[in-house]
Amino acid sequence: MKKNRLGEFQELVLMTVIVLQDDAYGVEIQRDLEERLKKRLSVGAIQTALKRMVEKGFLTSEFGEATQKRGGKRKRIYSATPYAHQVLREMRDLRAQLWDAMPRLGTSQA
Amino acid sequence: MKKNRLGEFQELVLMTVIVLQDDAYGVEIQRDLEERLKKRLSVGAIQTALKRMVEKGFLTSEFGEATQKRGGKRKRIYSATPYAHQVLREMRDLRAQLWDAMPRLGTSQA
DNA sequence: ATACTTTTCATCAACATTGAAAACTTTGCT
DNA sequence: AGCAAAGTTTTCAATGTTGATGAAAAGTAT
Repeated sequence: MKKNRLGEFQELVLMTVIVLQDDAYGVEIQRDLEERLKKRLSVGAIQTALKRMVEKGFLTSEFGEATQKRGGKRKRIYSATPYAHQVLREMRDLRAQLWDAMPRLGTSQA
Repeated sequence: MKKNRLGEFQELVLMTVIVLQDDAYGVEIQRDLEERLKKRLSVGAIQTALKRMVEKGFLTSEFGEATQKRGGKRKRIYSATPYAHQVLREMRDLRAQLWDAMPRLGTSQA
C-alpha cells in the first residue's frame, strides 16, 4: 500500500537534513547542498522534495523560533524519522553490494 | 546541451550492467536485480531505463549471438561507457561525504 | 503450427526543476 | 507611533524527466 520510493535528489536532501540537524530548514539545506554539489539549486527543488518526503513518512517538521536578524522569518525545521534512517542504510548497503560485485577495471582482473 | 541526470533506478540498472558484463541484456538484468532487491520488476522498467541511458551516453549496445535454446532470441548486450563509470564514482563519493558528515546516532556523540 | 525468449511500444504516475508570488520580520524615515 | 522599504523564508503553479506496468511484436527452436 505504501509508496516507498526515495528518489535520487530526495535522498541527497534527506541526508543533508540529518547532517544539519537543528539547522535543517529549506534555505539552509539549499545552501549546504549547493556547496557540496557545486551547482546552483532552486528554492522550489528543495521544497518539493521536503514536502514529498513528509507525506511519505521520511520527515517530520515543526516551526522554529524567529531570529533577531533583519528579515528573520520563522523557519520550518525538518528532521528524519527512524524509518528514513533505515531506508538510507538499505540503499547504502545495496549499492555497496553492487560495488563489490563489479569487476575492478584498474586491478589485475581482466 | 545534454541532460545528464542519472535517476535512482537507472543507477541500479547501470551498476548491474557492469556486474553482468557480457551477460548484460534486458531479461538477465531484470532477473539479477529482482534477486538483489527481493522485489518484482517489470520488463519495461528495465528497458526504458536502458534505452534512456543509451540516449544520454551512459551505455552502448550491440546484438549478441542467438543461443541454441528453444526460444533463444538474439540478445541486445549493453556495456557502460567510461563516462558512466565516472558519474557512478562521483555519486558514490558525494554520498560517502554526506555519510561522513552525518552525526552517528549509535556512538558516543550526542 | 506451437511454444518459448527477448525486445519494443504506448501509457500513466511520481520525481526533478524552475521562478514568481506570498508571508513574515526587522529597519529606517517622518 | 505609523508606514514604507528591504531582507529571509516558504508556498504555489507549471513543465520536463524518470519510474513502472503490461500487452504486443519479433525472433528462434521444437
